[in-house]
Amino acid sequence: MAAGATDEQARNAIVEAADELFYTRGVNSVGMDAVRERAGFPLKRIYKLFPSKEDLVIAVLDRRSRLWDDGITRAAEASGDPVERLLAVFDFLADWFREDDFRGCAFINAYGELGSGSTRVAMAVREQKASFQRYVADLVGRIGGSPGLAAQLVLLAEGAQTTAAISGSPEAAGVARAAATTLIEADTGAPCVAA
Amino acid sequence: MAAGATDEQARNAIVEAADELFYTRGVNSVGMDAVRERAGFPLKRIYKLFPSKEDLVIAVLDRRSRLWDDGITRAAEASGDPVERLLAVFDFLADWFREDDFRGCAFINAYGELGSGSTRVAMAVREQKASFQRYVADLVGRIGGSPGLAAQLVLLAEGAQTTAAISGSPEAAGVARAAATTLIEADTGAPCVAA
DNA sequence: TTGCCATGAGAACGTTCGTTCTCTACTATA
DNA sequence: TATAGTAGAGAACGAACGTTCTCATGGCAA
Repeated sequence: MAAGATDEQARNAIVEAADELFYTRGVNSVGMDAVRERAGFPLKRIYKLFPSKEDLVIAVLDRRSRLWDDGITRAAEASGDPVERLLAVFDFLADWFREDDFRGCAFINAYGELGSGSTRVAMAVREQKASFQRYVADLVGRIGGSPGLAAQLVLLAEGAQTTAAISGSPEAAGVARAAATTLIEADTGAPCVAA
Repeated sequence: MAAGATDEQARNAIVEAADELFYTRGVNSVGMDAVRERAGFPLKRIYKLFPSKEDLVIAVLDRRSRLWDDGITRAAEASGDPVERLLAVFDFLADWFREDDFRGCAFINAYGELGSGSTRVAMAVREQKASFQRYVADLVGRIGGSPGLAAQLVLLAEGAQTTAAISGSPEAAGVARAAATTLIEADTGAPCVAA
């Protein structure tokens, strides 16, 4: 993998390796040497592509952002019904929570660990959360819901992530989905499709 | 403060100093020397009372747990109406979010940063969250709500904490309270008292 | 007073970290 | 073939960490 790899290949491999390590053990607990070992590229190459550890963290968060957007978009596209598309967010969470290495929202974790010391990390996390809020607000708008409903659904999704992480159980996704159904019905006045 | 203080006084001062530092900058970013400087006790004294940094972190979390329980109980006692007592959780959050140094839930932050490397920290965080769930479930039981409602309200509270921390705005508390009102009405069938 | 244990202030230890440097090997152009 | 530039492997650096040790000071029992 290491020898003869293009810069783009090396970039991807390094970011993916760092992501796995950072997400599993926390950023501060992972040395650059561990990243080097897992990625299979020498430190020199890593530092040429990412001048500092902070740059690598930002790249990891950017990758997570894209994966999140892709995953949630794909889950939404599975259904044609607008309300189901909105609720698909919680089905996506349910699948995620069941993964063996699920350890909560990487952005929330990064913010708690590094947000106070790194403006760039704080901004990246804020932007990801704002992007998710815009996504939900858009879906809510399509079903004629109020802006307040979108904010409420976002809280449920965020709470489900931390609760699932700490409790170690995926059931928070179902709880959030049920609450979302109630809130949507109350806001739009129309009963949701029977599951 | 340092000279001639009893062990209990020293304990409290050290835990309080560590709490402020850990909460503001993250645990790993704060050296024991910073705790010593802020608390005003020599390292020797600190290490006699807390044999390791992990012990100090646990003590900080225990203190936070007590403060949380006290604060939320006091907020609930301000009203006699059972539903208002339940909603008081979100008023308590609103006050907290408006504090200058609010930086999210210390337990969630600690779990993200240390949970994977310290079983004791992970257990302390889990216990605090379980305790909060029992508290909410108890209040929900008093108004004749279903157990599922309690779980839903907890998600709102958790989501509000992370959202308020990351967005830097306290408005998540109001959003969560509004959602909670809707969920309570839907679950119990009785309209909440007009605010 | 004399000896003794606890205390305070801070130096010191060993480790780990992020980052840089050294040295060898190779590839590619003339 | 000769040579310049780059890549790889890993040592090395300075700083910071958690933790322990040194040593001077001071109260207290005999």
